[in-house]
Amino acid sequence: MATTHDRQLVEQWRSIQNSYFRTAGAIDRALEAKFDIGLNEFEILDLVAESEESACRMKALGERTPMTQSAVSKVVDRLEKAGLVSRQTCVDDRRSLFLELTEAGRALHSTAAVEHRALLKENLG
Amino acid sequence: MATTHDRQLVEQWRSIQNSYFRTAGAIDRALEAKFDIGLNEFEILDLVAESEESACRMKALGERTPMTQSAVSKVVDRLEKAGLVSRQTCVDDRRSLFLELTEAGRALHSTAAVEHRALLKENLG
DNA sequence: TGTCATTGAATGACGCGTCATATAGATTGA
DNA sequence: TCAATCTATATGACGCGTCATTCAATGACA
Repeated sequence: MATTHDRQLVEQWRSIQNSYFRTAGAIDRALEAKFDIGLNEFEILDLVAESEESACRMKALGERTPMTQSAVSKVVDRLEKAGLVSRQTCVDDRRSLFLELTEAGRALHSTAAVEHRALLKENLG
Repeated sequence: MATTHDRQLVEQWRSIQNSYFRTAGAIDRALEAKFDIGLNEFEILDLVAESEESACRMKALGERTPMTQSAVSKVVDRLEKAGLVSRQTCVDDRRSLFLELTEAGRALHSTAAVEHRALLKENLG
């Protein structure tokens, strides 16, 4: 039976979806237009920028994002191809990699982050 | 400069993302497993079920969902192929279509909706 | 009525995320 | 030390959503 509580749940969910898509879409389009980088790429860049100094990042990245391990790997591929990030082999465990921002990556991140925060502020209230 | 307000915004955004993906993922997997239908398919089905009686739906659907017009069209393709929905031509405006649940569609919707609401409740609190 | 712009929907090319797998390196324990 | 197992990442096939475009029907206006 369709209770009014059900209706409320559905409405709440739709409103979450709408604001999620509105916000993600706005940020994605803005970053794409101004920096030629997608939202997921920026978010990985952001995580890497945040964690300068801790090691063997690919693994850690996977734990800090809802993306799949394989998605992270492909995002990093693109970032690397764009020259924003570089994979460094990790001496203690040669299966692992850790990531570094290149100069270009650091530069792009710092200006893109301003835009990103501004759009979050605008969209999240 | 990275203010602490910025940090809060970013944290808030990540938490929204996480709960969005957690919830959407859980529902999607459950519907897929039990009813062989994805979340977007269910949501269109749900919208159609809701609006029995109003006409020329394709258009209206696009306004009630963050999906693209073309995404809606493809979701409806799949629903139609699965025999859950049928496209009816609209006499007043022959460019438009409106949608109807088939018997199978109505049946599936009513049991899947129970599951859907339960998962929303569980995930949204 | 004939043209031109607009609208509802479908389609194809394309990019991205996911799942299942592959590969190489690490770990355990006999 | 050698299997067996596990762990970190990469890769390929695949499905889906998006964008740009197309097509048909409509509307507007001379």
